[in-house]
This record gives sequence, C-alpha cells and structure tokens, in this order.
Amino acid sequence: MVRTLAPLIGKRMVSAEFRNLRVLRGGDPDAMAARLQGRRLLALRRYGKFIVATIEGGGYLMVHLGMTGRLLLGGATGKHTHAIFNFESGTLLFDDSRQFGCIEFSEEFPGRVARLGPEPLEIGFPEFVSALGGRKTRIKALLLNQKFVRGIGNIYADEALFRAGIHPQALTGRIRVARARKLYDAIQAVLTEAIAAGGSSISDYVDAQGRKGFFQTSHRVYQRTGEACVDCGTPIRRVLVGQRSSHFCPQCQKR
DNA sequence: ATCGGTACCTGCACGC
DNA sequence: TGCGTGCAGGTACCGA
Repeated sequence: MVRTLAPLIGKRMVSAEFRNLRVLRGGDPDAMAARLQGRRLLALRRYGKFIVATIEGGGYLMVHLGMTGRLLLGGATGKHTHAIFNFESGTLLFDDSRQFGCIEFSEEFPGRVARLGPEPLEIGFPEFVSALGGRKTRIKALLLNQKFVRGIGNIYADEALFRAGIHPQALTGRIRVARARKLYDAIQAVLTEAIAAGGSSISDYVDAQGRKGFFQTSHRVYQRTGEACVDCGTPIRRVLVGQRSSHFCPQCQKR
C-alpha cells in the first residue's frame, strides 16, 4: 500500500475534507484540515500496520486501515468514503466500510506508533527469542500482539505457524529454540512472499491503484477449514485463540 | 506489567 | 423474500 502511495511524496495538499468524524482521532476536523492545507507531504513510511506521513512545517498524519480500510489514488467517492485529501496531483480517498480504520493528525510523532514492537523483517533471531521468553500467553496471541513484533495479522500468524509446525494454542514459554528458529524463518518467508504477491485480497484489500493482491491463492490454512492439509491431507481445523479464528492442521501442528 | 474478554461497525453467506 | 445468526485482514479499553 505504501509503495503504491509513493507518487504523493513531495506533493502539496490543496485541501482536506472529513466526512465521517468517527474515524478521526485527536481533534477537530477543521483544525486538522487547516493544518494540512497547503503543506507538502515530505515522507511516507509504514510502521507495522500504521502508515505515517510527515507533513511540511511539522506534524504527522497517521492512517490505519483496520480490516476494510482503503487508500485510493483517484476514483469516485462512495458510501464509505470518510476522508478526501486533494493534492495538486490528484485525489486521495480514505474508504472504510467497517470504520475500524482511523486517521490522526499530531504535532509530535504518534505515541502509539512509537510504542510498537520491532519490524518482523528487521528483528534478529536473538532478539526474537528473548522477546519470546517470559511470556505466559499462547503463541498465536503473541504473534498478534503488536508490541511483540509489529505488522503480523491474523492471516500471516496462521500461515507462519503452519509453516513452523506450531499449534496456535501452544504456550509460548514451552517453545524450544530450534522451534523458535523455524517460526522466525517462517514469519520472514510468509511476509516476504505476501508482500511480493501484493498482499492478500480476501474481499476488500486493494492497493492505492485499486489492484488486488494474489497471496490469498497461496494460503495453506487461513480460511481453509475442512479442506485437506497441503502436506498431509488431514482436514484443516479452526479454533479460537483470544477470540480470533485460528486455522491449523492438527497433524502437522502439535502442541 | 500482562492477560483475556469485550466493544466498536458494516456486509455477506447461510439456514430456515 | 425476509429474518436471525455467525463470521470477517484490527485495535482500544476494561477489570482481574
């Protein structure tokens, strides 16, 4: 998503319009629009699932897509268009049917982004192992905890655990180093492949150009309940871990 | 400090 | 056709 938003870097925002205040965090929409108006977008970076734009003259514009959020360059507004950013080069729309996404402007770098864990593609294995230590939670819940590592969501947690042969309900503290190594490698492989495939488009995700990803065709367990495991043929099962669906092969992923 | 559960929304598929 | 139920790429907040 951030890569496809790159054409906005260096561009001036002519105006901003907020149609749905529910997705706005931290303040008055008019003040926010005034703060953005006439300023250039100096930089655009992703921190886990958070997108942060640096605004000329100070300030940060943070966007989170939640489950169904979209950032679209050009295109028509619709029922779920909550914000419109008019740049000199064209329009950027924020759409989100479920309204779990959010937009926040802050003068300082946003604290909740600063408090996230490390990037899973940047963390080293020793750091990863030590972060696993002393945890009492189930491994799936830990992978979804953005203060552990940032950016792993439900799809990639399930896919990484499958590749590592770890049961989603396995207790974190009982995972030995050799198995942790497999998990570390699996996370890196899954994320790298998924990014190369342009992400997973289940029903909503498209990039800023409106293009779908195709990693969903490579999912081995996610939303494949009842289908045969690609490695052993055993039917994939679904359990809840921390109220989130978790898909796994009961034969390949033992506790 | 860390945990599990819940709330926040809309849309869709499914069974009756 | 319509209605109720369950489910969906996430995070924040609460009490324990």
